[in-house]
Amino acid sequence: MSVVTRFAPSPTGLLHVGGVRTALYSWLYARRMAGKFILRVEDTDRERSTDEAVRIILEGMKWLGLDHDLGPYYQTQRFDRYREVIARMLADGTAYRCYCTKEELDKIREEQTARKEKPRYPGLWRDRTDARPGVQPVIRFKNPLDGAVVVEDLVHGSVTFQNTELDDLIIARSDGTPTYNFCVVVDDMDMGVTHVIRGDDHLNNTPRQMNMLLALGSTPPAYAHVPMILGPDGAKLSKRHGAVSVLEYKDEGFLPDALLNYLVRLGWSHGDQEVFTREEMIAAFDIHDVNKAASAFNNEKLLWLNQQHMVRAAPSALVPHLRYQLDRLGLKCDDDAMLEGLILAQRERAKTLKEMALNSRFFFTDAIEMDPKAAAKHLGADAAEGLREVHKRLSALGEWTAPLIHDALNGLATERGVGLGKIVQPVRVAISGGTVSPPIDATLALLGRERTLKRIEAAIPS
RNA sequence: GCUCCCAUCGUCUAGAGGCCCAGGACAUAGCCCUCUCAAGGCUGUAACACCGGUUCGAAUCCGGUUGGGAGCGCCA
Repeated sequence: MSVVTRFAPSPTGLLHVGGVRTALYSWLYARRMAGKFILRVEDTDRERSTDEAVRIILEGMKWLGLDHDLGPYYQTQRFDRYREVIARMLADGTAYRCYCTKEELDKIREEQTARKEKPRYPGLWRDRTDARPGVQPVIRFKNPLDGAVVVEDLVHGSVTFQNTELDDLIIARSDGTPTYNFCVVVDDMDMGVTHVIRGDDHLNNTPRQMNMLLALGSTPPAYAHVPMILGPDGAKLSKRHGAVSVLEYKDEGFLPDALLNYLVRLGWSHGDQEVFTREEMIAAFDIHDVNKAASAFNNEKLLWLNQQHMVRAAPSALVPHLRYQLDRLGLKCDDDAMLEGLILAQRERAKTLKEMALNSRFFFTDAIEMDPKAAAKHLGADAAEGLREVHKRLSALGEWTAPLIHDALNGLATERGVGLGKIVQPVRVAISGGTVSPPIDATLALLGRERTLKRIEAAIPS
């Protein structure tokens, strides 16, 4: 049987890294097994679901390149089907109407809590067939009263739940709308999902869902409950940990492949390999190898991986990403070859494309910001003569290439018996405004003859 | 409170009874390289939560303790 997995987010908030990782695992497993990957939006809670959240999910998945084969499906568009299944369950006695009011249920819960019991619905209407005028009933699933459910979880192993611990959950609200646990069951059944890969906060829901599947005459899928991702401090991931939405990673200058690589290694490993291309991930991934323990998100390692991916990628592949960051800084560059050269020169000294763009501003604007400290140190009166000589020699260059520039500067340093730094630092400050840049020959070659000479001239102290 | 889950360096992990006085990676410290900053190379610091048991032998198996987490909604 061919594998079918799904990612089923609810559009009530942002697409955060925890969600992305379960999506990634589902996607990888489907790709690895040459199966299908479904995207399904669980929007039955109309109060909290928003179109904006749906948009963010779709855009995030697209940016990450986690493409789906089927969907996106929307649960709100399947209400007829849910109603049909509920009618069937009512007819065959696997579900029943419960006329308890919210107030009554609250009271029961309160009493149970006071008695230090687990709050559970006691099955008051389970065997009744009468109605209660003036109360719109909810529909509850008739959970088995005894026996046990064993979840054969792909990451946790077998987990046993006693049916006595489970109560009759609501599958349709009094307004007739179906609830989450029920919709999931119907959808996974209808869509032929073979492997449910989701956060382990759902492990406790699984026995109920299996019972419903069984009651519907279906065979439960395989389950894999993957651990949560915690914030860097080990606490539950939240807004105060910084970037929570995947699209923020885009804006911060991360490569989608780097984020995915980081996330896949959180809870899974393949020997000592740290850096994976998308293809390598697909080839090596197996849901059975996923760890059981939660893991903390570590931004430093993500940064390191991002740089690894920048260094390993073809420069041309990074051009659109760099251009996106330059755009955000209001800088324009149509010259792809120039950008590729810049990427080659800068990729070892930036962890993100945003940082690369920031470090490269002086290539795109003549309004460079002069760092006063750098100027004071390297552009003092005693630098004038050296800069004039550099200007003269560079002007004389027949061709404007990095090797020739290097030879010219190196020759000058040798003649004068000084270190190359002595010659280079004033030039660096003159053309960039600061003391940090890629090697001076590459920098000047990229900057161009005209701009270089103009900036040196402008920087010569009088 | 009840049920379920989890537990190796600061962090991510390797480890499926002897190969482990515990390996790799990030971070961190030092050195090397060097026109700046990086990148890179080398070296170092650093962990099996605790207590019992099984065994000739346990990070690995079992039990308990402690600590963390999840669920217990007419939320998903």
